[in-house]
Amino acid sequence: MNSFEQEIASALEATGTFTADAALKLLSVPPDTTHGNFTIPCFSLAKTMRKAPKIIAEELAAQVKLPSGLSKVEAVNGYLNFFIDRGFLAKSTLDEVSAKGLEYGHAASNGKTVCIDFSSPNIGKELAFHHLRSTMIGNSLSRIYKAAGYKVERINHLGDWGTAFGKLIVMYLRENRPTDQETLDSLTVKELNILYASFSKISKENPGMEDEARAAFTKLEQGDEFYRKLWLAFRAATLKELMRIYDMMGVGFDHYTGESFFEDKIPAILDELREKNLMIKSQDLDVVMLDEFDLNPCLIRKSDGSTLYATRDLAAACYRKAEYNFDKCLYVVDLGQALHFKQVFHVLKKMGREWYKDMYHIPFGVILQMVDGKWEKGKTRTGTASLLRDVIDAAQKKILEFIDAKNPELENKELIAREIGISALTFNDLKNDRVKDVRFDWDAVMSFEGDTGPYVQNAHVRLCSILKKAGYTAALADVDYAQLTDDAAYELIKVLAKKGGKILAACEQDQPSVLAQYALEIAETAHKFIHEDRVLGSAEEKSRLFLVQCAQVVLENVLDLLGLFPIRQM
RNA sequence: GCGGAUGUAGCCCAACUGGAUAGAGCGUUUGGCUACGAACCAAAAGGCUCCAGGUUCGAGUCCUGGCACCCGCACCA
Repeated sequence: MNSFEQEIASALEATGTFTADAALKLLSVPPDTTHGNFTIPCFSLAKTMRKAPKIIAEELAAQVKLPSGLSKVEAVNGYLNFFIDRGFLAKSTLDEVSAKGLEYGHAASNGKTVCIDFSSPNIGKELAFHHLRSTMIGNSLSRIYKAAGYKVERINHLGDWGTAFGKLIVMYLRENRPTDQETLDSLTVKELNILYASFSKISKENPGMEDEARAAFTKLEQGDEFYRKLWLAFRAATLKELMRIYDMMGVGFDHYTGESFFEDKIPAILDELREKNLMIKSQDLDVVMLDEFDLNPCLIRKSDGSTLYATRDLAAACYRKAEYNFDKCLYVVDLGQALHFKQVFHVLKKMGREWYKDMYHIPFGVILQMVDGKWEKGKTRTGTASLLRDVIDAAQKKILEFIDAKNPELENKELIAREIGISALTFNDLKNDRVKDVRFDWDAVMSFEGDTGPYVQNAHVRLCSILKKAGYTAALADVDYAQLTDDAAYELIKVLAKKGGKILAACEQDQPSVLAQYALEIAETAHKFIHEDRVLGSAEEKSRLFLVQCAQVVLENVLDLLGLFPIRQM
């Protein structure tokens, strides 16, 4: 598609009206197919040329020499519209899809590295539904960046360090639980989550417990062996369940470097801050002032000397730069933490790390839950958040009912039901602008009709089904492109041709929703094509079958980039 | 109070980054399976794009000021 734009631009340059660059800047895609494939609005030229836009467009239409592959140019109400020749588009697109396969539309390696920090849940708590957002947005972004030519480091910055562990330790000991290794090995996250919740509850009436927890964490941080044994057990128990769910969702990481990993890398950061006179005492704790950026101070150390969130993020950022030499470092974390990241990035700036400008917070809206008639941010602590595994189980169960009603003979139906369910939840999270808040409501989440994951997967399944039924593979040489110029085929081909541009746009904007909306476009045009153009047994069978093959490959890869399961049967 | 995000059809959202008649889905009404998968396709109804100004050939999109809702703001992460 890019080359069409280039060619139109140079053809326009040849008319002497403007430069190719200026033409490219004006060139856009009209909203309606009847206005062609590309358009130049001539309104902005009116002033300098001292002519009506309508006349300019008409003169250009008469002067411009049509590049090959374009069938028509026309002037309408001040717009100069270009039409691509349908057969030419079919040939150029399908040739390339068949040559590149699943990687059609991917960019060549750009030699750059991107670190993506995502999911990063807290140890000791069960995954709540809202963790799906960071996990699936990050998972999709890491696939998209790879397709856009980057080397990707997927990092799970586990919340495995901090006062929360002081709380768990205090609560565990308060309940007099056995601390022999065997008991510790058999701990589950569920128990830890309950422990955590009861701490919140009990500490409300016993204010001293918060201090106790802080003291316990300080002791842990200072290397107390018994506390460390407990901490390790809590961590292992959570990680086990975490891995089970990631595995189920098809999500993987290159590094599980949690906060505790940076424990021994913090002193160097503190030394540097002190050396550069950036750290001062304020209200009995160590902070870096950020007045010059209109930001609140960044808290580095508590009054008892133990570290905070920001401290560990500073150490992590420096470690990542040294270890991976990233060109970009992304943090897929909810919008509520925008201030925190601004603070951390600006401290890096003050430390003289020029690469602070390569750090990006990729925010997303929070999941709101109805609590006492009001929408609020759900909290694992107070138990108002729904658990991820409960939501997945419910989705799987509901999909299984669909399958039992429509295709009861399906093999592996439990697994497929789960894959459809997880994909549906994922798609629901990815299809809209990241930054919008999501109001969690069981009926909405469990609705699988219309613009949903199952709709997109169903399109893929139908394409696969035709391929299977055909029993052979159509060859490029058998295709008569003139047989693919009817509206349904043309619209589908036009959509397939957009893949590369969509991947780049999704990458530039850090927006998986660009690809999710694109997946809907593919599914819609594919459903329509299948519906209107009979493939098997038709006079155009081989040409149409080839188009089905191409559409299937494109859709499969787009599903994969979104982190959805590209299932072949449902 | 200060800062950030959002506001588009009854509901949930798009709108290719300033372009042509603002588009889908859900819900409502209606038509289409002896059919390559109907988890589909097609049609109808539904709009002062929160309000008030401004910028220009042109604004849902940019600027200013309000309003509503959500989220942050010193020892949680």
